[in-house]
Amino acid sequence: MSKHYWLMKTEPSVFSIDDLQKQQKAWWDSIRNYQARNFMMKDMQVGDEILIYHSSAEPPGVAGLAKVSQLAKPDPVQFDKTSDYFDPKASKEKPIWFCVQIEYVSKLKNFVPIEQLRAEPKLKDLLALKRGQRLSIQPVSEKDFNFIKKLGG
DNA sequence: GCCAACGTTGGC
DNA sequence: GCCAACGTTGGC
Repeated sequence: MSKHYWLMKTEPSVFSIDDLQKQQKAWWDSIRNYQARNFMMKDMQVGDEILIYHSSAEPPGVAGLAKVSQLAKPDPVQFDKTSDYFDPKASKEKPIWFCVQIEYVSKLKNFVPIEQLRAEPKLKDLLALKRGQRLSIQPVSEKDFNFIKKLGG
């Protein structure tokens, strides 16, 4: 199967590209949206490339690159009663939420703010720029991925 | 802090 | 299965 490309949002005050660089690998847990879960469960393959997007940041934008390093497994946080992301409906036998592991690739030399993305006619189809688009994991076309990578230096 | 847009929940 | 109410996201 061919490689897929993704954009994954994270709030840098919670988990930033620098955090990922420090720990190199991270399970992308606590995702509680079915569409985002389905992308991780059904579509992500080891080696898929990822744009790490800083949301609710000043400014928001694409901060770095990562790749999928492990296929989806049940998200352990759904079983953790002390977590905000605990899900009482989930059980070990019937987990509801899944997460993939991602691996740090690089920090963009030049952070690409959303303003710059919006200014590029070539990126008119980028989902992240559509109004009301809140999905925290989004597919990106190979063209757009490479173009944004180039913008980042 | 505002608020539009969207996803989810729950009563019926 | 509809849909109003509610909660959340995330740019501004």
